[in-house]
Amino acid sequence: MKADELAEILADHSLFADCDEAELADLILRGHFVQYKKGDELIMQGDPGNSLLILLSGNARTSMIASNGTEIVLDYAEAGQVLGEIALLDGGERTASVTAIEPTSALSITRDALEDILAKHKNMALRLLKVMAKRIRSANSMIEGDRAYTSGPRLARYLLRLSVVGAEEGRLKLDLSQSELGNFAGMSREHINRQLSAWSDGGIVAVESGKVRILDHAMLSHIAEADS
Amino acid sequence: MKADELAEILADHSLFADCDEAELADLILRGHFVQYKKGDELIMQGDPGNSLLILLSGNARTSMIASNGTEIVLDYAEAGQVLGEIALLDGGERTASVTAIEPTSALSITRDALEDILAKHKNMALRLLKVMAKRIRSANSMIEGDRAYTSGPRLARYLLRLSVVGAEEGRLKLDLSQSELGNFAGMSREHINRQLSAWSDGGIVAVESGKVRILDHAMLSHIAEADS
DNA sequence: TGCAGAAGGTGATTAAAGTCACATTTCAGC
DNA sequence: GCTGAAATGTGACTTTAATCACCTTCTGCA
Repeated sequence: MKADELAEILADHSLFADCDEAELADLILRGHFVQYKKGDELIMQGDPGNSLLILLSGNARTSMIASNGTEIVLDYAEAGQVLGEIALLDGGERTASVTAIEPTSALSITRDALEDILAKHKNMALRLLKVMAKRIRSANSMIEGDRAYTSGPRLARYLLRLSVVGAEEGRLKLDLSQSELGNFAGMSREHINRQLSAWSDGGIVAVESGKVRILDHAMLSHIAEADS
Repeated sequence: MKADELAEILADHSLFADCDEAELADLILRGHFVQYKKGDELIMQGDPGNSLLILLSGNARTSMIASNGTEIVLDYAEAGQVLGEIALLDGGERTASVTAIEPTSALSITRDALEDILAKHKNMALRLLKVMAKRIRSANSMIEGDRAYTSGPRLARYLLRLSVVGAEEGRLKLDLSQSELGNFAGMSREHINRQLSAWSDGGIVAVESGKVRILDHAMLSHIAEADS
């Protein structure tokens, strides 16, 4: 892989978008290219965490299994995103698993490599700090949603989170099954179904062949802000 | 303030415990000593975040108000803890407020100062990364608790989290009112009261003059692991 | 093209916890 | 010690969403 290819991949939304030539070159030099097919686990909960991944293509789901078996989807990651920093940095176990939901490739960076890169390029540390700040914000917003809102507004929030910004026809970034949506928004499959049906009747979303499409973005945002 | 005083304060559990002389000296030189009385806000939700705090003494509550008014207590901080890194690092607004729950002092470090310190001492960046990794783990475990457990096990977890390790008589680190415990564990004051009464009858905790004491630590841990 | 298994749809029931209302206790400050 | 405010205790009721049970509809693929 060449530096400009990597640069192009990271160019979009990634916090690594502003890496300079030398940084990119080192990432490539010290990183290890890995490929996964749909369903593969990029990271497994409970494992020791000795490397970090930068997603290059594909999509992956970050989820954890609580000790009572409940599956909790924490996030979906796309190209440019960093995964697995936590365990790498604090030396603990992997808190969550990351599973490819389509063919996926990534750059894997070991602890030693990362330490070298951090030592050599001081902007990398700042970038990583920002990645983590973002993750904490996202976790806090998840907690806020779980604690303060009932299922309706909560589902609305998660749908909005999955919605593409320059939304072509309100299509979502990912076509999730209703069970998966449930694991993401923290509600039962049945309840998701009922909520979606209700919104579908109200013209807020369309559910066609399993795929959800947001019709009335403004209304959904309004629901997401609702007092309950 | 002298470097060895700071060193002593940070010695205990802080991730800054292993700072060397030069690092401590710079923290003191570039930091600004601040004092708060009970009830003061060290950090206010919604403000721009241009500094970070290292708690030197006292205790503080990190909480956020959701857009519908619900108060969510995210954590309690004690000496040695870092507060307010997120907004400082990503340049966004303060996600949460931090309120002194007793007279409290801290070292305040501006963005410029932090950047200088990070540039000068590379270990500081790693330390900060670890602080944040820890925070993400804690947020994830909060999400896990909220999603996967019913109120009983959840309250048990929060009580355990508040319990002192070398527990003298099972006393908690902080004496929280039942409403505060509710805001922390995500349940209503009334429900906290009922749960505590039930456990008190069962000899698991003692509730004496408002203060909770853990009598049967093992049992409480067992409840915290329960399937529901 | 037919079949198995996954995904979606829907009613009835149940369980968990919030809310409301009010009594009682505790406690800090005068 | 008195007093008002805050904190606690408790019963009755309501709400929300999970669970259960079952049926229907897709969809991939042999």
